[in-house]
Amino acid sequence: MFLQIKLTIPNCTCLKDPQETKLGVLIMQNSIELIDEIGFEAFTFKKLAQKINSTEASVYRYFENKHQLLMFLYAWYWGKIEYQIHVETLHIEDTEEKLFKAIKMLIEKKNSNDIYAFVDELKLKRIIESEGIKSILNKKVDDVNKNGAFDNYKNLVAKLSGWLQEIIPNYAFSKMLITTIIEGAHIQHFFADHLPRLTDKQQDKDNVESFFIDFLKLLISQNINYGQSN
Amino acid sequence: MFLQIKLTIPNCTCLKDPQETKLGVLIMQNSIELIDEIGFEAFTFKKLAQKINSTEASVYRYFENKHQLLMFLYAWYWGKIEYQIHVETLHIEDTEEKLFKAIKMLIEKKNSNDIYAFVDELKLKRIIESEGIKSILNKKVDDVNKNGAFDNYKNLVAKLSGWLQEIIPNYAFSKMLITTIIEGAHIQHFFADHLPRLTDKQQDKDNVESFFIDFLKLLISQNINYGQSN
DNA sequence: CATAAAATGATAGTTTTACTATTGTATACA
DNA sequence: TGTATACAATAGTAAAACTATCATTTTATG
Repeated sequence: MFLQIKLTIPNCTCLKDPQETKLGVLIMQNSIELIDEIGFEAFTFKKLAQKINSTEASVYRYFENKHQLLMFLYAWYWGKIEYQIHVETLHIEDTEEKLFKAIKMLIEKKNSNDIYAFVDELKLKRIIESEGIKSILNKKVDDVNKNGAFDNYKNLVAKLSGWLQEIIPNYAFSKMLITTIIEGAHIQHFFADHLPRLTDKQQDKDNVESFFIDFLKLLISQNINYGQSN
Repeated sequence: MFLQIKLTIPNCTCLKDPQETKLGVLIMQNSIELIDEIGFEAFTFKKLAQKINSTEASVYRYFENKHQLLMFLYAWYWGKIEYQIHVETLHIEDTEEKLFKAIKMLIEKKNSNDIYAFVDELKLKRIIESEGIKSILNKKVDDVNKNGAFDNYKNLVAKLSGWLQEIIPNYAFSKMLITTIIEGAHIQHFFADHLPRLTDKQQDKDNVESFFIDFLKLLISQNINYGQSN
């Protein structure tokens, strides 16, 4: 209706797909704006409804509560970035090169090739970095997980760890490595902005990318050498 | 009063130090119990007060709100584990050995040498793993950080990254590596328990420790070799 | 042991959040 | 033209997140 490409979203992350309607798209756009501005804790459906000249009751037709909305944005983000990675690595032959391209896209703050201009991608990425993990870290995780809430994220991790397996077939921790890089990059970006003494921030440079790329290169070179010497 | 050793806690993480009084200790013990049981979102001062046969108003004399209580537990945990690491590495000469000992203590689920039996250390560790990061990831982080709320965590990171600097003097990312291991271990443990497809869980084995220890060993060997060959 | 100070309990109240229910109106679509 | 769907408007409830006051108990101290 409003999007070039509509993403598949686990249906337990919403009561009604907001991508389908005008109000739904307004909810998506403005919840991203508002959560980025005031933070998830201070965010309420009442404030959101006021922002878009609608009512609480209308928002509740799309989402059971704000936590479900966050899970939706989370799933939507991972669906989107997986698609972007798919497109931007299609032409690459070498698996290692594919993997590095994908990792860089995940770490960099702004994706260059944004196909979903109807939401502010920079703000969404900032939300995923600082609020995203809250959609997982709670007591209801097992219930929603059963219903597939995190499938988009899992698919991406499966794809990238599959590539890593191709590069280092005998490596036992490929999923841990991928999730450590993804989650680590989020936390390190947050630390760099707010708690620089917990990180190695340098001016005018995104150390986070250098750190994780170096990390991955070291691992690959070591394991390939190891494989050769056996 | 009740503790063998009283920990220094940033005073912005409480209104009155709960370590000093009987009720305060009850609040510490039972908030850990209750948060572990029902999760931080469902946790309220009313429920806590009922559990200890006290009143909401009394709890509010120690903490402004539940978020401040979480920050207190966070600071207390890092103070405690830094002390434990201090004690258990005192007798070790070799810096590399010290570092590995510390990392293992941070990653393992239950610390063997528990000097603070008055709180359930296993439950506290589980809270730090699954709720701890929420004390950082919010819009008030800059304010409380100015007042030293996270100093205990920072001190620990400074200590370990200092050791790493001794081992690999020219390594540029020592703090990032330490925080990546600490935060990574928390998330990986949570994933192993709830979202195993995001990790490389194996039965009857804590892969998380193997993963990070292997990685650290690789990094050190690589950099030492590199230093030698130059 | 007496007494002041501190800590806690008991009670009551306010504001905000997090919802639910109902009814009327506009829009789409068939 | 009728019918379903979507949304707005309004109202209401229960719980959460506090704040205030005053009585009572505990503790420190001289």
